[in-house]
Amino acid sequence: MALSYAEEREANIRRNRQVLLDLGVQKLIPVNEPKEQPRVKSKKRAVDTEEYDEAPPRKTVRAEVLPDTPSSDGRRRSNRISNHASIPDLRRGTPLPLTVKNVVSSSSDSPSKKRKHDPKVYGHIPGVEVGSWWASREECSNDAIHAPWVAGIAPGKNGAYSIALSGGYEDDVDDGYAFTYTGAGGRDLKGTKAAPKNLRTAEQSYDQSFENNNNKALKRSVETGKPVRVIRGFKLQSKYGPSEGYRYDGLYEVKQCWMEKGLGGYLVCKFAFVRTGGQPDIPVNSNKAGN
DNA sequence: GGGCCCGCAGGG
DNA sequence: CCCTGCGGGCCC
Repeated sequence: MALSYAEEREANIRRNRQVLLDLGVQKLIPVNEPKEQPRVKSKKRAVDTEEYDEAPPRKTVRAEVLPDTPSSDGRRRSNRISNHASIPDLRRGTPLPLTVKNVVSSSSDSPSKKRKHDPKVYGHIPGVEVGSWWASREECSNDAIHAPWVAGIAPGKNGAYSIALSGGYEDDVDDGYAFTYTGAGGRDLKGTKAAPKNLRTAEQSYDQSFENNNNKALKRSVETGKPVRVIRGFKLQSKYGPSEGYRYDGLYEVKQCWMEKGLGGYLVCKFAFVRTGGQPDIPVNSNKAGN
């Protein structure tokens, strides 16, 4: 007899969680997980500032005022240090000013060079702290954390530079310090001949493969051990998913890759990520739950 | 809510 | 050029 979608999903989740357990990372569960700073979701009533608990609204938490030059003593000034009184805990992200679009466009009007940093590097981006938060993928791309506006994987020759967790696959599991991730491809973005479309995402309609450049890059990450920047998005159904926007959760390593039958019945490429040590704990969103 | 464009970054 | 891709917004 055929399994229902829910049964199939539960089975996949169990299988994916077992992969994480087999990696032996369950011992790394953080003891004290900070709670996500509540961010009020009223976009219509943008009038008052009273919606913010204590901190003044800020855009992203990057050190955008910093020139690229390190200070003479070789250390980089962080805006946490330089602005200690007015900046909230950087690991928790900050509220979004509702005029954020305007802020962005007005802040850097040198169209020639949108980015201060190259996204095609492995590891952290200078000036971007773990826990930094953006309202959109576009802003995230501008800060070189994750370059693609849509794609979940930013591929490189020696592994992926970054990925986005946005809950695109309902059988992935997220334990914060470790998660499973589904590869790219297997989606028909052009529609049918009778009903042609021009989509950016779609349902699975054929098997994924490691021949796909994105999946190939993540497989390469397993081999090279290069760190991968990870952002979690608001669509992610996990207690580690932010309520809004996209949050930089730091560096992970891809420990394993394999193929399995995904929820649509098609083969998908899967990857097991484990967070590297010495990073701030990931905030927990008490309003969310998930796998 | 769903449907359907559409811009964009990046790879071939 | 072409194509892909866990966005975003608009319209209904």
